[in-house]
Amino acid sequence: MRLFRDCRDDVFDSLMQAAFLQRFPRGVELIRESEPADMLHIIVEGLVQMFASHGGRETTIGFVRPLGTFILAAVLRDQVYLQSARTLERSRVLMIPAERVRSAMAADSGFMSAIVGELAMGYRNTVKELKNQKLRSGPERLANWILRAQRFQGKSDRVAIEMEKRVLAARLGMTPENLSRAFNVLKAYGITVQGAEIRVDSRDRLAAYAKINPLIDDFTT
Amino acid sequence: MRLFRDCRDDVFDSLMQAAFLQRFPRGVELIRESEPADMLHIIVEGLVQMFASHGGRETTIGFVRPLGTFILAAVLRDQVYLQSARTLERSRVLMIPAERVRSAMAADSGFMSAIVGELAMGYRNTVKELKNQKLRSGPERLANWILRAQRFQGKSDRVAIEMEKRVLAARLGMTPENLSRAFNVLKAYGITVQGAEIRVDSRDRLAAYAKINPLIDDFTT
DNA sequence: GAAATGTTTTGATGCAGATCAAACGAACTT
DNA sequence: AAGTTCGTTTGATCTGCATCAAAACATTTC
Repeated sequence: MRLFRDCRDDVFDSLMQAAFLQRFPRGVELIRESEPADMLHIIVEGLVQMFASHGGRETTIGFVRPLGTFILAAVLRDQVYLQSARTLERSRVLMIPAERVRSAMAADSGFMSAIVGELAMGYRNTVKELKNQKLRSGPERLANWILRAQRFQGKSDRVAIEMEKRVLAARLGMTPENLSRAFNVLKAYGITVQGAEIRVDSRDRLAAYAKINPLIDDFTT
Repeated sequence: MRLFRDCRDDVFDSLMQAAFLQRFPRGVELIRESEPADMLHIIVEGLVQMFASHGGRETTIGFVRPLGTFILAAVLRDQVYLQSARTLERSRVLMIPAERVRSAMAADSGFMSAIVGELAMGYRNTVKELKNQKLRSGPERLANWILRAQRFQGKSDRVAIEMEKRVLAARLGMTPENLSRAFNVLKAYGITVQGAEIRVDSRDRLAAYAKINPLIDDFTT
């Protein structure tokens, strides 16, 4: 994976020696906000939801899929987590003790350089997500999600929803009820849903409504 | 400043040689989203607003005051800015060519280490701001802002609003109209406003309403 | 295959905050 | 000092989204 590509062999070995790979069923809380960041987690398989709570409310901050990591910033600062994480599917997770990550970074500037890249990218993705949330309506976010999923899955006019709709709703920052209504709004732009399958009649019509913006939608840049 | 504290002397000199310090009046756009990140900006004096636009709407992402920087992540990734910046006061800004920052980082691991710290901190602050926005109501955000300002300014029961209320409204993610109404809500908790001065009758009563949360409110950790 | 459990959809209602409009107030101009 | 400009406050209304409730579907369990 990218984070370790420029890692010196001995440093990599030291990290892996202290690391352990564990399987978790669906619905397990892997980390909890306010706890000290003792491990860097790397998702090898599955899907993890990052979220935060306050005063009885909860908000989804993002999702991590292979080979993403969490929470690098907390590990590097040797601070508490600001977010919690739970598995949404059966997952395999590689865990590296935080102290090892910090000493590996101090010992290997190739690794540190990769960390800078990973941090900067994660930071930028968070800013994009913030813009997505604050500058778009619910149906607009859904339209952009469909377009992205379509691009990702291939050019067919059928798009599969590869997660429960309640999870998709959380990802898009809305309730399941409003996701359902958002699909109804998009009917007017040639979208029909049948169970877990979306049909896109006209990509252009949907794209016009969605107002695609690379400064929000292009990930990993 | 912290970012350069562990910087090697020759690397620091090289950075400063290429840098230039410039004054700007209030209301100047320093950078614009979608443009290539050609400079790292360091605010030496004044106040800068970070914001983003899309489809005729605009949202404030944060503020930078001395000695804060922007936008490190874009400079390091050699990508376009995702945010725009404008001065809210007369400001002095130190600008360093992006290429120099990247090569300084490659040459000096002390500097790279400081960059990691700065990036991680900025990232965490953004997550905190996101939680502040999504998990609290407008009046709650205002209450927490008052408590923070009070702690920062000293323990008097008077708190000065050191910016226009329209700016404060943007910082709190609301319209000026709603800021005014939020102050009215807080009357019930012992808050009175007179022009740019806030009086806090009972810190405890306000704090109970505000539901202070270190995972949202403690900055720089 | 019937029951039980969980998910999605639909409908009705409520609320926080945005928007629009106008009044008010403070600071600056001449 | 009167007038202009700009920021703030107040009131009325609108809107998007959440919430609550219940029906419609799907999936799992026995």
